[in-house]
Amino acid sequence: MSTDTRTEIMLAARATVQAHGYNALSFRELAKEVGIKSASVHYHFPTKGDLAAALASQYTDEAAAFFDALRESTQDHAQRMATYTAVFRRALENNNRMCLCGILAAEYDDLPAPVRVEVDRFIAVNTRWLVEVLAERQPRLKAKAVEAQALAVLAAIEGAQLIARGREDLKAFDQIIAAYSAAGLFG
Amino acid sequence: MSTDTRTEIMLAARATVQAHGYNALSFRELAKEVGIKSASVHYHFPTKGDLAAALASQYTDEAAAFFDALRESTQDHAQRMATYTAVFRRALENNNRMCLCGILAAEYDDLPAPVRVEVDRFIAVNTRWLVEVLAERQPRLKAKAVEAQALAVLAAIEGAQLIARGREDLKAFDQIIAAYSAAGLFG
DNA sequence: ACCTGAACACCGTTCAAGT
DNA sequence: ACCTGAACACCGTTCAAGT
Repeated sequence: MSTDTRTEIMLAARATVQAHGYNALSFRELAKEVGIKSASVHYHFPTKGDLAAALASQYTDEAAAFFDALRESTQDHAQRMATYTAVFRRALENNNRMCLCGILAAEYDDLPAPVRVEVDRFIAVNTRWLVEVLAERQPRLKAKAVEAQALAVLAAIEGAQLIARGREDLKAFDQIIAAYSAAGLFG
Repeated sequence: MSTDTRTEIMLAARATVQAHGYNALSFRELAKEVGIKSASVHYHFPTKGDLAAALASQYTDEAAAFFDALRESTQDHAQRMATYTAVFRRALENNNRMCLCGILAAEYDDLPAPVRVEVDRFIAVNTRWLVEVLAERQPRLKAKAVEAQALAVLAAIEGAQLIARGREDLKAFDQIIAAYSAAGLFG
């Protein structure tokens, strides 16, 4: 049994946005990939904003589930952080793509409000997870400081992805992450 | 005497790209702002890629000149780094804009080759400056490690800008930069 | 319930034509 | 040297019409 049209649209759209961003997403191109007409895409997602919001929402849900499982699977701090950064590495491995919400953040001013809400939620989900993991490691640190460090870790990883994708190989990403780790940014 | 048309086009285009990115730049909108027709914009810049490449080239030249002057103006490492990060803060202060090459990096896969070249050059100019400044502070560090740290600093700052622009105030940027500094990322 | 063709106002780009 | 109108193939969106 083949996946339904709505799912096919979302899969194709997600790949495009992770590679080229929101503005580069075309309903006509998308329709061609899925084998329907662009007007039919609008039946499933009335506007481009609706589609992007659905993508970001799904993406954030998946990330939240994975991160929760990761926290349960091991207590080892270095292992947790290594797996966390590996998630962002995987996007680059997959045809030089970026974190969906990272690339959407770059277009923040162009995004319809519902998409912004989901991008904000992705950041919140990541920050919350990092706060818990970092606080466990550094129990003496003030809540404010942990919060700042968590946001800094996410920002640094997104930045590493941004800079690394313009390069030939994944080594740039690995080197940058190693530099963060060496500096002690990951707690 | 008023600035010439070419300069006016570049000024308007730069503001738009720093706020909305390459894909959101419209020759017709641009023409309206400058008071000419879109076909006339093509007279000055044959393609959108030509315009973006000119913008990025100018931007990188200005950055290179500023950074060179900064290195001459003070030997104090903390002062140098504070002024360096302040440059990226200023973009956010200016109507929530981003570093021109940072936002272009997010659209890297969509960029015409000549634009990519200029984005790469911006990264190279920044990395070179950071390598010199960081090496002066940490003379015992291996060249490879300094190179990685320099790229990490740039990536981290670009990431901070990316994350911070979705928030209400500049405090997020400042907090992230403070967290980098506290971790020792800036040497 | 799902899809379509046709229309609308947009877009970058080209080009012959104007001054 | 600099600008323009008109054309081309694109775009998101809407809507009446089909099954």
